[in-house]
Amino acid sequence: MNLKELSEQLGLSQTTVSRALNGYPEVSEETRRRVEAFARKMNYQPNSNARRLATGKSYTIGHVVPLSDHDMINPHFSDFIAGAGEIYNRRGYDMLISVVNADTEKSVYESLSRNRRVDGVIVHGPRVKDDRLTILRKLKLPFVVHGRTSDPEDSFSWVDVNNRRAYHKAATYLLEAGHRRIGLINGWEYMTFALKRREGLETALRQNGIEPDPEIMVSSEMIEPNGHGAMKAFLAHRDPPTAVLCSSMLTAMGASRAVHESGMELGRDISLIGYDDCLSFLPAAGEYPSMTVMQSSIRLAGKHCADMLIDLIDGNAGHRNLLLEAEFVIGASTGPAPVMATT
Amino acid sequence: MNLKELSEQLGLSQTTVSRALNGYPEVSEETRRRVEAFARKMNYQPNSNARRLATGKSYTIGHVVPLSDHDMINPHFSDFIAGAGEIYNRRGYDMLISVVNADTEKSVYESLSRNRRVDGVIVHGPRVKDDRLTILRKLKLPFVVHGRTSDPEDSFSWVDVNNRRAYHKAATYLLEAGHRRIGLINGWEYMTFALKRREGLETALRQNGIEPDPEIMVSSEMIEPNGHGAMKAFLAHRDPPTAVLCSSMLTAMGASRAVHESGMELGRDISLIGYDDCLSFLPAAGEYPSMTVMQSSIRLAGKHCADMLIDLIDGNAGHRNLLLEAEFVIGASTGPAPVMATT
DNA sequence: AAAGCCAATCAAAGCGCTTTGGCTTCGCTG
DNA sequence: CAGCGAAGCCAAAGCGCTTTGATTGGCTTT
Repeated sequence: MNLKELSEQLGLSQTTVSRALNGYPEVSEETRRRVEAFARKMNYQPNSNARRLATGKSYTIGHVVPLSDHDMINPHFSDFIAGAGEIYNRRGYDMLISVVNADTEKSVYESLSRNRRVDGVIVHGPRVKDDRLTILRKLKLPFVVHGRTSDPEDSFSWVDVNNRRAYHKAATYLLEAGHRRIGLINGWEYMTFALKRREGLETALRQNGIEPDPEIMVSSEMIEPNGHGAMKAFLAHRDPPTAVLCSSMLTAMGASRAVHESGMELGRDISLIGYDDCLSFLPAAGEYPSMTVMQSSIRLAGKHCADMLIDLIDGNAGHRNLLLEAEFVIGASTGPAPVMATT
Repeated sequence: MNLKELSEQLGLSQTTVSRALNGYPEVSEETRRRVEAFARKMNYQPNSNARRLATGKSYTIGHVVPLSDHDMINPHFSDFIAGAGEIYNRRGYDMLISVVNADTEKSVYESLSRNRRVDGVIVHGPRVKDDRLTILRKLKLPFVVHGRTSDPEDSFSWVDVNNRRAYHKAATYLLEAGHRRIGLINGWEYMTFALKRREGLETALRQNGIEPDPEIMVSSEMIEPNGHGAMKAFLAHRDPPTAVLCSSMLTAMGASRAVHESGMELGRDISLIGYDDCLSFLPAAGEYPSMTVMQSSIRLAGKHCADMLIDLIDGNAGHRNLLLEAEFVIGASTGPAPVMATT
C-alpha cells in the first residue's frame, strides 16, 4: 500500500493525503481525520527511502565505532546505545552503526555525510585533541560529543560528567579521612575524561599540600586484569598508597582482588573507590560487597546525547552543553587511613 | 556531485555511467576505466537513498534489541555487533539497530519490512519457542538466528555453538576426575542455549548413572552477583557439589568469589568451569587466575551470522547452518574430586 | 455586485538513482 | 552485398514520496 493507492481509494490527491498525515495546517480537520483513520486501517506506512530521497533528511543518527581486528570494544558502548536507542525510537529516528577500521574513521564521516545517510552523529570517546570535530564542522554535520575535547566548551554540543569534580570530591573525602598517599588506576589519559580525573585528584592533593606521585598513578585500558596488576604493583611499592581511586568498576574489581590476595581487607587496611557507570551487567551497588563509588549512568548519558542531537538537527536549539554530576556513594571499601608506625 | 553532473562532465549518459560503476557488462572496458577514474577523482558517491528507492534494496541489516526501561542490555551484544559490523562494513552493508520495548518487538519487524528499511535481520537470543520466526517467515524477510529454536533445524538459517556437546564434554571431564555431584549455574532456560547446556550436563550425568539434582542447578540472569549467590547457596547445601559448571565468565567470577570467601580454593576444594565468550573486556585466559573454560568467540559468531545473512539476501545460498564447537581449555580451577570421608 | 481573500484541494515537478527498451555501429556470415 | 547479431551507448520511465505553484469555490469586503 503506497501513497498513490491510498489517495485514490480516498478520492483525494497525494498532496492532500501527504499533508494530512504529516500534520500540515492546510487540510481540513475532517479530511485529516478521515485520512488518518483510513491510513491506520490500511496499515499504511510511507516508504522511508522515498521520503528520505524527497526530503533529503535521513531520520538516522550515526555512531561510528572505530575498531581494529583485535581491538577491544568498549564495554560501555552497549549501555550507551541502549539509552540513545530508546530516545531515537521514541522520536522516530533510526540508529546506524558503522564499525570501521580506526584508520578509515574520518573518511567514513565524509561518506555518511555526502550520502546523506545520517542527519547527525554522536562522537564517542573524545580525545583531548580530537580532529574528528574539525572534520564534522567542515562537513556541517550536526554532532554531539559524549565527553569533551580541548576545544572551547561552548563551541560544540556535548554531554559530559564532571569528572574533575568527582575525583576532586572523592580525593578530598579520603584526605579528610587522613589518607596522604592516594593512588590512581586510570583509563588512557589521551582520553579527556581520564585526564580530567587525574587533574581532579591532583588538585585535591595539592590543596592539601601533597605533591602527586606519578609512581602510584597508572593509565591503561580499564579492564579487570589491569586493575589487578596495577594494585599489585602499588602494594609492592616501597611506600604504598593507603587509598586508591579507580576509573571503572572493572579495574576496581581487579584491584579488589589484588588486595584480597595480599591478605588485606578493603576499608580497613586500604581504601578503594571505584567508578560505577551503572553498566547493566556489572554488580549493582549493594550486591557486590558494597564499594564506595562515584556513580553516573552511562545509559542516561546516552539518552541525553540523543535528545540533544535531535534537537540540534531539528533546529530547535544551538549548541548545548550538559554537565552531569557524579554521585558519591559511600560503601564499605573506604575507611580512615590506617595508623602507621611512621609519621 | 551527483550522477547527472558526473555523466555530463564525462560526456556520457547516466545509464552508461551507472552501469560502468556498478560493474555491468554492457560497457566497454575503456569507458569503464575512464568513468571509474573520474568518479574517484570527483569523489563521487551515489546517493544511497536514491539508490535504495530505485532498487528497492536497502543494503541494511537490522538488529532488533528488545529492551524495557530498566532491563539489562546483554553484555554479549557489543561484541557480537563488533564482529557483524566488520563484515557489513566490508561487504557494503549498513547496520541498523532498533532498540524497542519488548512488547512492540514484533510490530517493529513488520514496520522494518514494509518500509523496506532493511534487507534482512539477525535474530538475537532465540527462545525455545520463538514466534519471531513465524513473523519473519510471513514477512518473507531474510533472517539468520544467532542460536536455535525448537523449529526444525533445516527450516531456517542459524549460527550456533554446540552447547550440548560443550557441556557434555566438560561434565564428562569432571566425571572422569571423580566428581559425582556437579552443579550448574545457568542462564535463563527459556533461552535455547541455556536449555541445551543443561541437557548436555544431564546426559553426561545419566551416562554415568547419576540422576541430576535440580537443587544444585539454577537458572537466572548471567551476572556476577547471581554467580556469587548461587555458589554461596550451593556451598550451604547439605550435600554440596564438588564441581560447578557456569554459563558465563561473569557468573563464574561471582562463583569464584564465593568460593574464596568460604576459605576454599578453586581446583583443590572445588572445581569450577566457566564459559568464555571471549568478550573483549573480560579477563583473557591467562590473565585472570587461569580458569578452566569452554570457549567460543561471540565476535566470530557475529561475523558468521553477518556473512550468512548477506549470502542469503544476495540469493547466493539457501538456508545454511553453522554449528561451532566450543573449545575446552583446561586451567587451574579444576582438579580431581576431593576425597571425602564418605563413600 | 465586483473585487478580493482565504481555505481546501490538486497537478505536476522534482529528489538521484536504476533499468527497460531502443538505437547505432561494426564486423561477420552466407 | 544484404542481413544479422553483438557491442556499446542512450533516452526516458519509473521508484514513492514531498513540495511548489496553481486552481477552485465560498465568503467577506467596499
